[in-house]
Amino acid sequence: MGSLEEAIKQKEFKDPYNKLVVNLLYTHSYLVTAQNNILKPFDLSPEQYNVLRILRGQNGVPTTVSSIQDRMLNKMSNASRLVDKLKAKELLERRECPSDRRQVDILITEKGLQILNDLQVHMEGFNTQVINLSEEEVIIMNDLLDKLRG
Amino acid sequence: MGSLEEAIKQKEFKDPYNKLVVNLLYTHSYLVTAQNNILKPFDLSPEQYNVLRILRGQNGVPTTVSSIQDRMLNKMSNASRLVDKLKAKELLERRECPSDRRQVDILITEKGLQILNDLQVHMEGFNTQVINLSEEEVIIMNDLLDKLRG
DNA sequence: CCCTATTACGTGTATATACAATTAATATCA
DNA sequence: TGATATTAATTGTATATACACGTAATAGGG
Repeated sequence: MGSLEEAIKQKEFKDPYNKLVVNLLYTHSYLVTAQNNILKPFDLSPEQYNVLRILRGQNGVPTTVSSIQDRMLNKMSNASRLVDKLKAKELLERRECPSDRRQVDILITEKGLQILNDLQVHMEGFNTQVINLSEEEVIIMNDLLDKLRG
Repeated sequence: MGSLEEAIKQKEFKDPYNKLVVNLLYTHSYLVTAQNNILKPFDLSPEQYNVLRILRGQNGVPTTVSSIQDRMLNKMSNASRLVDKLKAKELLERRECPSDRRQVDILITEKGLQILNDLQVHMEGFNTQVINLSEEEVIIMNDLLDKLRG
């Protein structure tokens, strides 16, 4: 499972750039699959988990749907529908914003904070387990990824 | 748009490992969005494009649905339904396999090869444009990604 | 040869992505 | 002020992911 070539049964790539695109797509799938395995018992998708963490980061200050959208990892996602799902599970509250009735104030509930808390034990070692790199290598990779996107 | 922190409005991360997970998820979204912009005029999704390239790599030798599945970047994808979509567009053919009637032989059509050929001009510069790194950095990153997955 | 296990493929359902369109509220400015 | 533009959020539709299940064909062992 180590090399990319083996994992997707491809003998060689046109050039290193081509391999890197494929490598990033494949590694993403590897990561999300691992994340899913942890989140599944909690009945959360990775994106729902992401939204909950954004809300927790507000420390009690309400935020809007569009603000959540801006902070999401996938800008093409749909915060409105994700908020709906999380509200159905009572992990967040929606309140009409008094100063601008187009907006909706979103707040994480106690139940939402609790589920994040329960997850923390499982997430604690996740990052270092799923990423088989030294801290130095991780820092190099972060810098390269930031540069990659220009 | 450079730094991850700015892109997702997050001040800091718990540790470099945590940042790397988020960085990979965010960079994936950046890549796929760029890929989509090229593929959209050709009415192909990134996964459909991936399946077509796998078929072209066969050089005329038929392959099966499960073999396509094995080579896909996302192992949890559904090759059966993707093959259906591509057949509807007449970009591939399905033939009952004579030696094993459970299997289906899949072959890319002339039309499928033509669409890949038309795409090549647009994909030519894509990799180097979307990846703002030197070739040395790209090679380092490929090695780190291969190591990351263990 | 038959029974059982396995394999290949397809289907069903829930969730999410991608993108266009709609609606309601607010902002802008002649 | 009143017409127009902009913004916030929702909705609709097509595609894809994640995973369970179903069916038909083949393999393998008694």
